[in-house]
Amino acid sequence: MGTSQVAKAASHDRILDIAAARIRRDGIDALAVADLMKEAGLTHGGFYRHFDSRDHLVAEAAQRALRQGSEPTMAAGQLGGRNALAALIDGYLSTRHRDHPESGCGVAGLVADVARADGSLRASFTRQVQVCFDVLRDLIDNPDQQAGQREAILALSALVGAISMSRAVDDPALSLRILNNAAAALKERLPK
Amino acid sequence: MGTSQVAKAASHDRILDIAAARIRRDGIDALAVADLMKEAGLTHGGFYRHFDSRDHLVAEAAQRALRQGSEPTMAAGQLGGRNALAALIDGYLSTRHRDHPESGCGVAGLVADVARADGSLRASFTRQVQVCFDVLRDLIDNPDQQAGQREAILALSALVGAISMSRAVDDPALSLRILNNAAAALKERLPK
DNA sequence: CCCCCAAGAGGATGATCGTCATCCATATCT
DNA sequence: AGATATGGATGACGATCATCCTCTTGGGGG
Repeated sequence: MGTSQVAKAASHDRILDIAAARIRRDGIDALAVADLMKEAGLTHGGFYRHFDSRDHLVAEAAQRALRQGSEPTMAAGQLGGRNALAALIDGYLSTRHRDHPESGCGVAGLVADVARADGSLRASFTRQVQVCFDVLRDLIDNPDQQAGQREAILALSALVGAISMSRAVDDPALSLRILNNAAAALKERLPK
Repeated sequence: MGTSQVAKAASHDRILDIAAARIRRDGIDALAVADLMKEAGLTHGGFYRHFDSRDHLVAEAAQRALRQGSEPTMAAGQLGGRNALAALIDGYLSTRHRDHPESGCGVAGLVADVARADGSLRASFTRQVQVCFDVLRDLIDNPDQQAGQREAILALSALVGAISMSRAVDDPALSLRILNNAAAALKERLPK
């Protein structure tokens, strides 16, 4: 097989992308090195040419998952305005997001695993949560600083809690009701 | 090392209690049979006298965790009234609850694992979520049925999301801010 | 009072997984 | 073109874990 530096960089990137998707969908513990490499079209042997250890990979993959998963949010933040916030809520609490955790919000997908982890993982996660709060506070745009922060924290909490429960629940109707009602309740307080 | 039926029932109960605590704290995957039995004062050998398989134990332990974790909520539901709801929110979003997931809300502790599971686990979880919604709706006591359900769903989503994030975040100050602001924002809308 | 059965002990087994040493093939440099 | 560095392949090793099996022991029914 080829050994050019561009090929290696491509492999490295492919491995990270797949890992970032899988830890969001199946959890960090479920990520097996051999499986990951197979999905990347490689065998398990070459893994340690790319990463010092599984833990190092997980740390990098989690960072990527958090960044990738926040892209739609950041885009909404760039736009600004009430419509942007409503669109953000609807997109976040959509069936498409619910059914595709592998490409979805990393905060929601990783929060449980991060709570049991330590080190750089927690640090990356914390930074991402802060960013989310800031974006939401800007979008909510409440003149009262304190109230704005309260609303931003409530909003992110509700978003994360609602999509998590909608993914766990067995009854499709209930799952939908969670998404739609949480979105409606959140948007209700916006016009203020 | 008696073998009386009462001794067996006591062992069975002890195993289940420990398992219910550990799956909330460390996640379902982290539960190792040998470890569990050792903490129960037994060896791994006798495990299969009590449960058909690890999966069967997990199903029972999750049910117990969900029931145990909802006891404070149910108690608040029995009381009723606005004060009960405020007390429920404050208790749920307290540092004590945050720091003791092993005895805390099973919905928050298991939601990520349940989303990746299937079968009876999901069913138990779904039933518990329904119960929580009903209790919250009664406590919120909004004459408008629709609005009451919206509020209940938003409240549980925010509770679960906030405590999950407060457990995952690295910065103690931010963790506290999440708990306090989410609680304040939720209570703010009550007097209505 | 004694025998039988089940609870529990503890070792064995097979599967999975992270990690590593070694070998091969190829791209790049001289 | 030949030498060399390195990405990737292969297989092995050690640890962990769920599950099964055998043996011991004590309790309860006859």
